Amino acid sequence: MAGSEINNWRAVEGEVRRRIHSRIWKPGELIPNEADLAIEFGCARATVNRALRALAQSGLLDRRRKAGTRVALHPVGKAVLDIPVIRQEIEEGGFRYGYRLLHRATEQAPEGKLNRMRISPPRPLLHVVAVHLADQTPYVAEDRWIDPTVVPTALSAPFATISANEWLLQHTPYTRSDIDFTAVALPSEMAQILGAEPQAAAFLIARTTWDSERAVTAVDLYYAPGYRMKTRL
Amino acid sequence: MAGSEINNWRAVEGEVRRRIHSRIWKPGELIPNEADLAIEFGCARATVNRALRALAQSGLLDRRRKAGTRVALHPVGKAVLDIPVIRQEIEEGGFRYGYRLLHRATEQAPEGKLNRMRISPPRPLLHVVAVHLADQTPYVAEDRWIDPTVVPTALSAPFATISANEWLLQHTPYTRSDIDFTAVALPSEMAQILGAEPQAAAFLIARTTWDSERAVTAVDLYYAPGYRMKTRL
DNA sequence: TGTGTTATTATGTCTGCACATAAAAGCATG
DNA sequence: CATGCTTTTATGTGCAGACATAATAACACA
Repeated sequence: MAGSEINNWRAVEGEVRRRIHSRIWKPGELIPNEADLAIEFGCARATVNRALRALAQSGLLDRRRKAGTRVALHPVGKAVLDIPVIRQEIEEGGFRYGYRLLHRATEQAPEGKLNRMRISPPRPLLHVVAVHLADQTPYVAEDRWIDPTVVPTALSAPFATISANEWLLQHTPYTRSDIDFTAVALPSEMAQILGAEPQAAAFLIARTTWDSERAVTAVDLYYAPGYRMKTRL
Repeated sequence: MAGSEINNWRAVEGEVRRRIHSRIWKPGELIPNEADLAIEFGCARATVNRALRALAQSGLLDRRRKAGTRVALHPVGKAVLDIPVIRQEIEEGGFRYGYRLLHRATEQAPEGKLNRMRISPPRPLLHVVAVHLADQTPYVAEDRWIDPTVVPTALSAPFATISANEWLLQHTPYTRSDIDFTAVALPSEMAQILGAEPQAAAFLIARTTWDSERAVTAVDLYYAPGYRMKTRL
């Protein structure tokens, strides 16, 4: 019995996982409270708490004060997803990363973008179009609008060699962002950049980045057809 | 000074966020160690630890033993993503959830699926095709293969009223799964189910679920064109 | 019977302390 | 000068005990 003691939170997590897995505790069912589990496992309540909290975060348990802890009804819930940081993604795939700036101008943004960035009296924005390459072949096309009133220094930034993405990461304060994942038919302009068929189904990540209440930038990332974003949970 | 004390981990988290945001601590830079921060904030080191751990998990900090804690170079990294649980997703959108079974038979699976499920001597699998409705309109088409040797009871389960998804959640042990997100041109069969144009760009979630080393089921979820999966970070 | 108040209870969090462990930096040795 | 051991240090984790908070359950009263 000595070797099988459960006195660290990972062991507790494992044991709880096992009981859920083996249906000793069934979905929707209430599990014993922290104090009892602590006694059973022979460890401190804080340790049990740590484990249960981790399990709740990964979506396997539902916890509510006073109501207790129960096995989640929908075990498939949350996943920690690595939002692709393009350069990394390409280099991790074993390819040489390349970047090419295709367009850069201050111009009137289409209404859709203005709405997305909640800019109400329309004003000209910095428009950057570029392509990221994996070993010379187009990987993702980037269509970005930047509000120069929020990031004035962007106007003097040369996006020729460094991607706007990386420049912004280094030169703007930390921000929140909204991300949408969709499938779209490739607009002909983007198709041309990617060397793909127009209207082909493309994976699109649309990200809008906020500094408090003001939109810093809105990007559309059109991935070359065939792209898959992978996770496990 | 009394009202602004930082004595709970959320306050610590907030303060650290603020300092990163306002570039007091710049990307890549080392921040003070836990003990010092604890003294500065007037709280226990465990409290600082809790906050920094949370920030590290959300990708804002990089921590390594002995090396210390530094502001992440690529603040845009990880997001906790809610993997859509279809029924919930529909009901949360304010629609009435509906489900219709379209096909259900034990048959030979195409090679692609067998590979995905790592089934080497081909054997017949249970094939279920269904559609999930939001207020009568097709929301997502489900194309699922189940290995009856792993879940024998599935053969006697009537998937007429309850979706295979929910049935499996309730009747299989807890499992891991691989999830891929892609854009595809709608196969004509799925297009018909969804009442959409064939070849239209559709968001596809492909999930393979494992019980240890054996594939329980492989699903393809074809979302009706226009679908957006949203997150923020 | 319905409703508002109170008690109970399970989780949430803080404190202060201790020891474990990984990794960097320094030191010694060949 | 390279290599391997030792020290130092920052994070990781453990414990016991206490109080906070939210939400259910029980109760009393109109």
